[in-house]
Parts: sequence; C-alpha cells; structure tokens
Amino acid sequence: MSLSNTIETQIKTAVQKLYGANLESVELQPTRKDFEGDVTAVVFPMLRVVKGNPVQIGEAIGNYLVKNVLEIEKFNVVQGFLNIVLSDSYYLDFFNSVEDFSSFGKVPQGTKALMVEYSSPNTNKPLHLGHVRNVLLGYSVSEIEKAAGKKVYKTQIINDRGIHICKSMLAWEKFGNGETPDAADLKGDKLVGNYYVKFDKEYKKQIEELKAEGKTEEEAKVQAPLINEAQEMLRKWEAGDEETVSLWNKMNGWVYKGFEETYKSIGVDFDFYYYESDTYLLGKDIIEEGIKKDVFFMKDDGSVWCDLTEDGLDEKLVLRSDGTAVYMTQDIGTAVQRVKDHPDVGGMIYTVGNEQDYHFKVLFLILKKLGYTWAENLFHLSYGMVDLPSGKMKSREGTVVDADDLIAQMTDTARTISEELGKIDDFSQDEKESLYRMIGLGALKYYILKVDPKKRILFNPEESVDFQGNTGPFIQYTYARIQSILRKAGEISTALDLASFKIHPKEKELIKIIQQYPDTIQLAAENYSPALIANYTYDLVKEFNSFYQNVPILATDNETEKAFRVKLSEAVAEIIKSAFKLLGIDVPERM
RNA sequence: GGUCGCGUAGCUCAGCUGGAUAGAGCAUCUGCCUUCUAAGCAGACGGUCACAGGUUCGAAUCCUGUCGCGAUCACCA
Repeated sequence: MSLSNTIETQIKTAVQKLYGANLESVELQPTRKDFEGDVTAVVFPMLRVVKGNPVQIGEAIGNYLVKNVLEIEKFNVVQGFLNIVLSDSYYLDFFNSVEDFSSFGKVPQGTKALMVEYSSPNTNKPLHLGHVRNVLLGYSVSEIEKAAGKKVYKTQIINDRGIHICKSMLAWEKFGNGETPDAADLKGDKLVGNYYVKFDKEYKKQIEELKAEGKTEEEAKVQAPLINEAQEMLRKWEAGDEETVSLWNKMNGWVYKGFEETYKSIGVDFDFYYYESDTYLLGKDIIEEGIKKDVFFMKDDGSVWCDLTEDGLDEKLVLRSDGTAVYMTQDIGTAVQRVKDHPDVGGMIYTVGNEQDYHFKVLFLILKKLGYTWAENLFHLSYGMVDLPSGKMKSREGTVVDADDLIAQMTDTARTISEELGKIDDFSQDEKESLYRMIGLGALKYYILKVDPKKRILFNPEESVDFQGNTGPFIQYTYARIQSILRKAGEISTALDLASFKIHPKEKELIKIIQQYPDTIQLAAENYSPALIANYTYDLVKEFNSFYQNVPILATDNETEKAFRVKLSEAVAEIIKSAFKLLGIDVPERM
C-alpha cells in the first residue's frame, strides 16, 4: 500500500475514533513550498461530518497520525490545512527500493492494443511545420501509452489519390520535361511539390486570361483547360488507365522516398501503412449493412445519410447519389479494416488537426451506432494549427515552413551556440554534426510538445526557438552535466549505510519529484498529453540544477554523502533520459 | 447565425477532476566561474487570471451571460 493510501485510511480511522464520524474521502495534496511539510490534508471538507474548529480538528488528527504512522514525524496546522512532515528514512527507503531507474514508472505491456494514427500526408507536397506538430504529438503519445502499459501500433493513412494528386501529375507531364529527383538532385517530395505549385500558378494564369475575355470568376474557374485536364486525369486513374496509373506510381514513389527521409531525420516511424487508394471503396459494404440495420437511410436520389439530429447534430451524407464514396465512407472503412487486420486492437487514436473536430465527432458516433465494441475507445487527438505571423500556411502558394528546412535551421542554431561555447572541440566532425542535430531537434520537439495540443501555435521563423530556460537543450545540458559527474565519480561503493544519514532539503525535494514520475506517466497517458511529461521533466531538472549548484556532490569528505549524491544524480539522469524518450528526444553524453 | 475550442505578467506558456500569498522561461536589472560543464545558479522587476453575474467555508479552476480570436457547419478530402 502506498503511503498516501495509508495516511488516508489512518485519517479516516482517526476521525472515526475521535469524533465517531465517517469520512467518504480525504483530500491530500503536496504541501506548498512556503510551508513546512510534505503532504497536506485539507480539513475543511471534513467539517461536513465533523462539527468544530478546523484548527483543533487538524491538531487532533495530527497527533493521532504521529502516534500511529511510523513514517510521520511531526505536523503543523495552518488554518484548515494539516501539514504532515515525513521522516528522512521514508524517503531514503523509497529511494533504495527502486532497483532500476531507467524502467522506473513504466508498466508492463498488456494485451489490448491501441492504434495510433498520425502524419497522414497528401502525396502531392512535402511535409511542413504543421505535419511536424502532428507527427511529434502522435509519436510521443504512442510512446507514453506504451510506457503506461498499452500495446501500440503506430500507423498512418496516406492520402494518395484525388484531384490534388492529379494536379501535380499533370503539371509534371506538361512542364517537367521528364525531370527526375536524381537528375534534379532534389528530394522526390520537393520535386512533386514544385509541380503542385506550378499547376496552381498556370491555372491562375488561365483564369486571368479567361476573365480578360469577359468571363466571370466562377466561369473561368471551371472552364480553365488545366482543371478540366486534371479532372480527366482523375477519371482515367479511377478507370485504371495504365499510363496514368504508372505515372501515379512513379511520382508517389518519389514522394514516399522523400517522406521516409524526413521521418527518419525527425526520428519517428510507423508499424503499419494504410493507403487511401486501397481503402476508399471499403466503406461501401458497411454502408449497405448499415441501411439494413436502419443506421442509415436512402433518399429518393439514391444518396445515403445518417440521421444524427437526435444527438444534436445534422444529417450526414455517407454515400453520394451516384454511389461513390465520400470522406466519411472511407474513414468508416479504414477503421473497420484496421480491426480486421489486427483483432487485438481495442481502441484508436487519431492525430488530426482541430478543423476536423466535427468530422471525428460524427465518425465516432456512426461507428458506435453500427455497434462496434471498440468504437467506445476512439479518441480524436485534436490539436491547434501552427500559424505564421503572415497567417496560415498554404502549400499551393508556397508560404510554408518546410520540415527539412526547419530541422536544418535548428541544427545550424545549435552549431553556432555550440561553437561559441567551444566545449566539444575535441569531437570528430561526425560526432559534432550528430550532436548539433540532437540539440536542434531537441529544441524544436520540446518547444512544440510542451504546450497544450489544443492551443494554436504562432511560429515566428525570424525569432528562432530558444535554447535557454524552459527548453529541450536546457534539459539535455543537465543530463550531460550529470554524465560528466558520473565519469569523474568512477566506481562508488554501492552499499550505503544510511542509518545515521541526514538528508539535505534539496535531496529530499528531488526524491519527492522522482516519486511522482510513475503517476505523471499515467496521467499523461490518460490525457494523451506529452505536455505533462515535458513540464514534469522541467520541474525535475530545475530542482536538480539548484541541488547541483548549492550542494557539493563529489567535493565532500563524507563518503556516504558522496555515494548517495552520486546515486541520486544518476537516478535523475535516468529519469530525464526515460522521460525524454517519451517525447522522442535524445540526450547527449556531452555537450 | 448554430456548434466547438481558446483568452493567465510586455512576449511564450504552466496551473484548470475547486484549496493557502496565481508559478516558470524569455526580455530588463543585481550578484555568482583559481571547486563537480555559467546552454547554469541566486535574486529584483512585472498580474483586475478578457468582462459581468452565480454556486461554495473557499473560484484562474465549476455554471450562466457578454466581448475578442480561431475553427467548423460541402454529394471536397
């Protein structure tokens, strides 16, 4: 039984014995820094069942606790708050009881699997800052769920078909002169993206020409030859025209190769890939079944709908009158297909921007109506857009922060700072480069993950991401500094005789924070929130740095003290490493 | 217009399943490298928690309304 459980039951017993009243629950919280104590019980709520003065009640309970709970040393009561002071030995015993801090707080994997979808790119343009937020969130949440005991399948749905793909295909065919990524020495996704932009440029030109001939904007938009050719191409593709399909395969291949490079450079991966071209027809059978089950109904024109008015939503189209699939149809199909492929999947997380909140609300509701048990465990990991000072990012207009460029820029900043400090001049060129990348990525990932996913991020490329204060590099730096100490400490006798050991307040604070790590992982998993892990790590590191600066670790004559402080530092380093792994951030041995 | 989300220090954000005097970082200003990595530490300055009501012993936190910002309400994906 954990100590807080013990305290809770003991307080209940105390109230029972002293006042003959039964408490439903006891409110315990960490004691605020300004007061003496470790755990605080709030007396106010007890007044409902115990009549009297809160201070006197607190005193009485406090006295009872000191007598009956070994770990409680003393207490004080301020207003209605009973501050409980725990003994040093409690903290030391806890610290010694942890065998391995690298696995501390992690729960062994269960059997039910969770499928986490993220990235989900279109194959007509390179990945940008928006994808970066998506991918970092999805990857980190996957790692957190794993640590909390879930079996996780990381996946994505690749939007590899549709008119937007045809646009870049058409532009390449018309203006590309057979250009290839190798010949142009350009990543495949970049090359294809260029043609997507090219299409838009030429299309706009045609619209202007038509308008000059006296057509309205509306007319010009549908009459422009380019858009009609693109639509013709889509029809050919759907009909399986060999030439079109082969061009489609070729260009998508280029894009996938480029994506893989970017994913690798960001440091994320996937277990399974789903392609829209494989799944876009899948949902139709389910719609048929759904009509029989009265989940859906058909209108006179043959279109199929789901009536969600009773749930406070609208009627939603699930199949067009011509029988073709819409977005919703496809997502229903993909979800069902995933569980067919992996029967152990008991739930899914969709990492998708908040502009699709409504879509997922409807999707989940429909899947529930269709009666799938796993539909109870669907979660839309919704996040805010990443905006630039100039406004929204638009690939078509080329106003995006490219993912590869961004990583390169972050790496450059890390290089500049590192070279100024000159602490790693003895590193080889390769070692230096990989460190710069680690730090640059650490800064970027932490910057994005530390904020609540729901919030919009305004990203100003001019003001580069910080490397000081509450940042990734600050935490990486602390890790490196501990490693330096451990190298200098050498072998420390492990047998710690702590019987007469007096714990330093800074040490006690550190152990308190370490103790919270398992709960933090659980909370982060429940809330799908990497930000909780980031903020926890920051608190831990801040406390450690204060300890480091104020308490000598190696420079002490007392061998027990020295051994304990080295072990404590090592534990902190292990937790930093473990927590940062959950965020997908690496930590360096030196920096 | 309906629905959803957000609004906390000059800036970026914690805190939001109600608890004590609302916390960090950046920026500005003071100190600290002949001792373990100064990407650090110690401190100062900075607040009508958008606004107005309500519930409560207690509200940044919960409820209602108002304002501001954003998203969404397609036989697009």
